[in-house]
Amino acid sequence: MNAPPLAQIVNAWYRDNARDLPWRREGFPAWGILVSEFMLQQTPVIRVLPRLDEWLRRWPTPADLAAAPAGDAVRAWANLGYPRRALWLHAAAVQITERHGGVVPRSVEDLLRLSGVGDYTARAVAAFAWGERHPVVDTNTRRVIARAVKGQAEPAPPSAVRDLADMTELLPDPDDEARQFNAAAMELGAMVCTARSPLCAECPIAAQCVWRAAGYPDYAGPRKAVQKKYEGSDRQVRGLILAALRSAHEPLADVAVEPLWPDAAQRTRALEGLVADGLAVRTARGVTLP
DNA sequence: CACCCGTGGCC
DNA sequence: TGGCCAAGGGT
Repeated sequence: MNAPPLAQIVNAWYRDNARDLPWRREGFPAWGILVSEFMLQQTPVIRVLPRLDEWLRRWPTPADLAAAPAGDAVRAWANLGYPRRALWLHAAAVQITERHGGVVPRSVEDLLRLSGVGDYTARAVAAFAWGERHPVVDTNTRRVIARAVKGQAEPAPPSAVRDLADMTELLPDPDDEARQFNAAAMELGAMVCTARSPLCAECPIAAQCVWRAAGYPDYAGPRKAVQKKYEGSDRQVRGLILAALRSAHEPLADVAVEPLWPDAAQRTRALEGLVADGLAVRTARGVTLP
């Protein structure tokens, strides 16, 4: 007797084990899905939850956010990290208001034209907010496919074409099952088939897992680029300056920026970078959020 | 394509 | 302690 297809097993597991996350609840608005996807780009779920709730209370529609200064978005972003995402989300809200009558677009094509929306986010919104049939592939899904299907400890570096083709092959025929599998594969990767210490004893597809069957061979493909040290980096200095700007309620004079970092050249470089990115603005009285 | 972009928690 | 990781995207 053949085992059920992978997707069917994972979906059954998902129905019993999925976390109750706000963006999975019935009736959660497309705008809320979009905001959550922005916030979840490289930021853990647990840190997103409170910020998402605040954000949607304050700006319940794209038009509400579009009407606010971009700096308000950057301040509300708080410590989620990568504050350019706040700027992009604000820009996307303006674009949605101007180009789409205030309604989050439904097609991947239109979604991809929004600031800060790439291959993952466009498909996630189309699939999860609008129920469109698309492969949705994030880092969790790529890891699950690498292990369970390809027998590799880690996925190769992301490749949109290959990743989407891999996932398309796994999607079950019924649209609702396909949609659920997109979420279920991500959930499995996030909760069971984790990067560091996968919980194979709890995995619903352990029996089908090619990596497990092969004896958990080490990853042999190209290594991930080593990320540069954060301590002492420009990113750290930008973060310090931006934190000061977020908490300040009037423009920051140069003398207020100086104590944030000892190296003047690096301080200047970081500040110029923030200005160039639109995260900071120079005024006669000092530097502020946009 | 390589590199850049925050922040915090974990082992 | 420090490297790694987290629902990526832009340039």
